[in-house]
Amino acid sequence: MRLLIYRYMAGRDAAMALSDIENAFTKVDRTTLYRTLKTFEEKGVVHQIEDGTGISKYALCEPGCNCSIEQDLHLHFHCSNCGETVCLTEHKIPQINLPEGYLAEDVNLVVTGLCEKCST
Amino acid sequence: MRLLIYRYMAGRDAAMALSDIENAFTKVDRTTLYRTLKTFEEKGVVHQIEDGTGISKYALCEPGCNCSIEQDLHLHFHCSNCGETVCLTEHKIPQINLPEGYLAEDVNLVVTGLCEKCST
DNA sequence: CTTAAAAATGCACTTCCATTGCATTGCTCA
DNA sequence: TGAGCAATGCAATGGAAGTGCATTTTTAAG
Ligand SMILES: [Mn+2]
Ligand SMILES: [Mn+2]
Ligand SMILES: [Zn+2]
Ligand SMILES: [Zn+2]
Repeated sequence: MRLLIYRYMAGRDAAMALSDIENAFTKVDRTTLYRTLKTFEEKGVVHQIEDGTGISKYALCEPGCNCSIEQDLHLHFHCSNCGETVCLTEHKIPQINLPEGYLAEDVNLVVTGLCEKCST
Repeated sequence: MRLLIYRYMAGRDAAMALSDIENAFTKVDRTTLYRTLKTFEEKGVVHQIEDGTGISKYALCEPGCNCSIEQDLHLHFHCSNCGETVCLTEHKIPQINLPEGYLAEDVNLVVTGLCEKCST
């Protein structure tokens, strides 16, 4: 099952909600997907994305990504038209300077707008 | 009621969830708070913050803020220890460059870590 | 002042997604 | 081969957001 889920995710280029995967595999239970994604995340296979919709999305990590150890540095784009959320892995989050006393552990940057498919 | 809610929010320096305000006013219904915050947001009195916890937070807008018209430019900090989310209104979100074809409408930048109270 | 319309509030209900307990099934390896 | 562990499925729970409708309160016209 994990292999099937992994292959499905590898074939998609946008981030997926749990329900997306659920619809692609009518025969598997939500719970299995939920726990599989949790395992994947712990093992650094996928990373969870909070795009502001309130629905967690998941995407495979790039080869060489070590987001299970340190922070995930690339930004995410959420299209307000088609609803898709994509990883812009080439676009790293710039250095943020914080006020005195603040200690950064993780940075999450989400740009909302129109994606390449919807902007024309 | 709106005045009471406004004053309560003005007295706090961290962003608040709906349940936070609910606990501060035991005599008011959740729905009233919900709709009040919605009205405040539409009128540009408060702005909603998605800090990645999945729970919407609200904070008063600064004088001169026009986030009801255009995007809210400052970043937000979420403390992983005390759970508080604060506006860093002096820290503007840097310019983000996107791939060809992408059109930005809004940017949300949340830094997670330890706040000034929790980092010592 | 009286009264009708509009706005605000409260209650109950729904929906949606995340999460967990527990029983069952499947797999691995001694 | 069988015991132990991992994976799966089912059912239930919980939390938060959102909505329909009745009631109360406010506003403003006459
Ligand atoms: Mn990503
Ligand atoms: Mn803010
Ligand atoms: Zn799109
Ligand atoms: Zn803190």
